[in-house]
Amino acid sequence: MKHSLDTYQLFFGSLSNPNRLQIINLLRKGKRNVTEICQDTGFEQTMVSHNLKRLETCGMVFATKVGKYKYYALNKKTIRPLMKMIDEHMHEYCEHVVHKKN
Amino acid sequence: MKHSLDTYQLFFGSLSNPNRLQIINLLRKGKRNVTEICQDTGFEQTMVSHNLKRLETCGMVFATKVGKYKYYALNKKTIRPLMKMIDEHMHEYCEHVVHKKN
DNA sequence: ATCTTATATGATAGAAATATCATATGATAT
DNA sequence: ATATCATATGATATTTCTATCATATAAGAT
Repeated sequence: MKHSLDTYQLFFGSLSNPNRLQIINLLRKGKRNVTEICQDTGFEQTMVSHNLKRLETCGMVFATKVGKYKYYALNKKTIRPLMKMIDEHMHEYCEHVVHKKN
Repeated sequence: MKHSLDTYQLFFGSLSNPNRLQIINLLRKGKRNVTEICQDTGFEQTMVSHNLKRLETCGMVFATKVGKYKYYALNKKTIRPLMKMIDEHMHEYCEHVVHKKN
């Protein structure tokens, strides 16, 4: 581990929230602005903005402003192979697991 | 994403706790039983057991019982490349980040 | 200039995760 | 057989995270 525990905690914590995961999953289909993300997910605007900010902080999404719209794109370079790795891990070790809330 | 949001949440949530991260980091050096983990980290026994259970549920560590001792080993096949990937990501995108609690 | 639309920010109540406490189980030693 | 050591489990107070609310900023549109 090259970085501080805090940094790993921030990174993994960003991926341990179902709403953020849904946003990530949506952005795999392509760029979206905040309003579009709200429409596609059914989430509230402020919640989406808060969560996008956290994802951006972690370098998981990139933002580009176009007029009054702000488009968010997934960092595919990281997220794609990460998810692939996790999926393979789960297939091998977690297929049986049922997630009870903590 | 091939699995349920709940499963990803469980997986990433397991890695977003500083005590579990420290345990993982310790186990990179080799197998340890619970008492040894407590000694090496300074953590309480019950807390360590609870956290080891969660890591085991996620397939991040494997346990083998030897008499009254239970040895925990890291799932290096997953954790090593995972951490390598995250370290590279952080080096590229998060070098500036300072983690304020939430 | 003012209104509307798009997005962001700060504060906080409520929800969820965590460490700790009390106790249980299981293994070995005496 | 019982005392001790190693580990696990269940309950809960406390800490931490989250969604929501109220409001701000900024860009078009009228």
